[in-house]
Amino acid sequence: MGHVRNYTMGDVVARYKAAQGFSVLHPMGWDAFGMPAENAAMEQGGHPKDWTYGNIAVMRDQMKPLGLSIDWSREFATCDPEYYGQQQAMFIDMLDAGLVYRKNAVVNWDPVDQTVLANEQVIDGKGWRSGAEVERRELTQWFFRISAYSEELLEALDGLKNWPEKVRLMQRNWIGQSRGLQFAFSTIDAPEGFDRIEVYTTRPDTLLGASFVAVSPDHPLAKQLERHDPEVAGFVDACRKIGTTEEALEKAEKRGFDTGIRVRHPFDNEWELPVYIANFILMDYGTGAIFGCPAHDQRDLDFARKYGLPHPDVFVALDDASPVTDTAFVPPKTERVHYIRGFAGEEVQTGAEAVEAAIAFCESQGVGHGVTQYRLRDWGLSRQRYWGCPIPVVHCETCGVVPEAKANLPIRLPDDVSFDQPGNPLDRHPTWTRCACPKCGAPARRETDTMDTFVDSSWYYARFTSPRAETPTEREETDYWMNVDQYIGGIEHAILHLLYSRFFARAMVQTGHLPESAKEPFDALFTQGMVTHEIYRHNPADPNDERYVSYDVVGDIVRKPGTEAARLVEKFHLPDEVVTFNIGDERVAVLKKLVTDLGYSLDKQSDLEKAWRAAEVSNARLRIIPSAKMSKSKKNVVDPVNIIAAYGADTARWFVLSDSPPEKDVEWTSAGADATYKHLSRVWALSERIAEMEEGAPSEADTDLMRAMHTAIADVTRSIENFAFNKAIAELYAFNNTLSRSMASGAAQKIAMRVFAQLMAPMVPHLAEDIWARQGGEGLVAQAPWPKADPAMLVRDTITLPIQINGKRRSEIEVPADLAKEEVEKRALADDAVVRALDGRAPKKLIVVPGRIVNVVI
RNA sequence: GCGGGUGUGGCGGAAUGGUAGACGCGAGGGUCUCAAACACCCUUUCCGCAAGGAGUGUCGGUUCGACUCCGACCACCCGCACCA
Repeated sequence: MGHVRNYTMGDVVARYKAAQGFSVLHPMGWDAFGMPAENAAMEQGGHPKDWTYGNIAVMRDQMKPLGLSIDWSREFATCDPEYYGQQQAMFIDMLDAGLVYRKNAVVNWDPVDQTVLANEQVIDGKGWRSGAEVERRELTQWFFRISAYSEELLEALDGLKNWPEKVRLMQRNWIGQSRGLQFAFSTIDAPEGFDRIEVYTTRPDTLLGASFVAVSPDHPLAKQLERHDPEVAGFVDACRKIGTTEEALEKAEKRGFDTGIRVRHPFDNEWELPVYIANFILMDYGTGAIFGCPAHDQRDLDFARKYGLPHPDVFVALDDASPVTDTAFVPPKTERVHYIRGFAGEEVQTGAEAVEAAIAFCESQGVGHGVTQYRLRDWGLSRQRYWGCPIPVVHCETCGVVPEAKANLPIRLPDDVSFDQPGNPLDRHPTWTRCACPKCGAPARRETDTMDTFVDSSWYYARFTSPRAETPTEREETDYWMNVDQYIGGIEHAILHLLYSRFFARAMVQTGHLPESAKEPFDALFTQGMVTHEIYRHNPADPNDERYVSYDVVGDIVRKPGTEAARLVEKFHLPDEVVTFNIGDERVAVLKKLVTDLGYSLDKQSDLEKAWRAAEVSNARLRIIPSAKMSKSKKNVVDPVNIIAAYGADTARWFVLSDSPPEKDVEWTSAGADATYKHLSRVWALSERIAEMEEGAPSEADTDLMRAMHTAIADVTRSIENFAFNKAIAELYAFNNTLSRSMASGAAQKIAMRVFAQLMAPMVPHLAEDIWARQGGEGLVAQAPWPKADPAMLVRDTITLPIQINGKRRSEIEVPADLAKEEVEKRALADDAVVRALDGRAPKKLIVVPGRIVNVVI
């Protein structure tokens, strides 16, 4: 249903723009690589390819009846070799251009299944299938050098005028530009090769408030110490169990390990600071080492208090010089503060000024240098999985890592793979991995990593402009069509997908696959809300929650849990499989099958209550998890086919557009489709009635109807322009009400009905087409030019002016629209309610906003 | 934890700083009908018989006037780099 909503919105825009005379490219493709296909293969057997193309066929069949104005001749799936082969060609070009490289990076490693896990496959630090404690493991992986574009991606955000401000802000924060000082502490008693520790700080002005130095558990120093000191090894090991996500690190309890190593303060040789290994320091950011200034950073303060370290104040508020105790003093950098341990700049200055002064001072003293850092990390694209685009390189013993010859592309995924054992089937494939080195011809081994699916979705828009080309793109076509004028996607893509696409477009420009003008691929962005639904979870593995235990469900079979099933941590059920009802005040959910197996009806509350009394039903109760984004993995998805089959495409389209604003989430409930269907039936009945009317004689009612019609044109047009489809529909309802009650002549009503059909055509194209034909419209409504509102018809002669007394609406007066302000004041003061409230006194103030409102202040 | 957002009747929601609740759903009442369905008409934020009063998550502020702007808080949602 999420897709139905998304595509219907896009279709409204496509049809509306086409009616305005634009040539519209409205394509369809399938982002088809990824884990779900492999999971299905593992769970149900079969091949990811068959599962994927099968699902595409089903979805295409679901979408076709919706009447979307899609150019199906351009359709493709990202798992088509014709698509991913071109992606491989671009990868090679980007490798040549220095935009791709290899380095070590950590992954989640499941020691039992001997496989790499995605973050979502790690639940509470354990592998989702094996239940084994997940380890962090370093692998050599492929990276896109997105960080080379950090500054460019940041600065270009300002030009994206038609993007939501919140998305630009999120990307800005994600790229995370910061200005700071990088310098080295000299060490005491450190292992060889570590006589200096480089740190990066955004607050060099707090250098005299330093109380410790901390390095990441992945810092070379930590790794060196780990080798010889079992205590360090123990601590570092524990840190590595936390997980790889930033969220996990940030939420974990802040812990440190005193290495015994000391460093000298750069300004004072006698001043020594302890060096800790701390679990909250990221190796990927800055230098992987920091100095802590507890007085002005809450995290540092918590750490200092925990380990009994001092927390000297560096600056205090202008009006409050009390020292820091439990709460760090962290004012905005723009606030002026009083420096009591300053060393550069004025005694009273803003944080930002102090930072610049500190950098200048440190540079003059030869202590480090000012640097601009970015939080944005390079894009790791390696996946140790089968169902993705193979990375087109080979490993040759003599030549090293060599890109494939373009003539050998596409490097196709082998079909003869099995998923009966964990791990990457490519890795253990007997023949596929064998190949010849493209450089020296000697036997070599094919790269078995595949690409992150974000790569697939980072350039498909460009491919749509020439989907069958022998090169990734064709210049003539990209010149004509690019950029994407309107991109519609969920807010969940605000950062990763949209940032990667922006990078990829630039990389394509750099490698000659897109014109310079297309480096920002999406001119306008609309973030539509998600379609949500509650989630039904069976939880046989939770021994503490007996309400949900007792029965295990595998496919259609319901049975007592066995040892085999106990390995399944969670199992979700489709809303279609589940019935919910009330027992007392509590809402419960069980599988429909359990109820019907007992011979009870799903529609009768009394039957459901009877079924509930049976232990095998109430014991197999499902947990209801509050609404969340519809997702296959949580199975909280609704099949649109049923709606279309019962009511037709127009009802489905109208329904997903009405009520909820497009940018907001909408909770899917099946109630309401019926009401939509009734409404559309009434519209058709109205059209029939009008079609049979005599032309009649013009009357004053004709003018009223024409006014209403032009108002409707103006309102609906504006609403569609603003993506306010729910408002456009509300305005269509209002016009429907006016028209159905109008006493205007048949001739006028026929004109109004034809315009009505045009206005509703983007939303309900099929009904609109029928009405258009019935009312004698020429050709297809889909090809009729969009109606224009006559401004003269929108002007009102008299207006109703609300009268407020002390800001509260108390009365209203009817006045000519162009009445002079003085006259409005006079009439307002003569109004009964005003006279009563004034009670003979003069008003303190009288505000008249012409055409808007009158406010009498008493 | 950090970054971003949202919060309005029974429900979905509407409102360039200017009549809070458009439009729809649901509910109630009525007309039509032997009856029902359909259709049509009326009512429907809360308190109050009414006059009137209160009201947009909570508390405070700016303003003649605040759902809208500012500050603090609460709740929920999205993202956090291997879900896509």
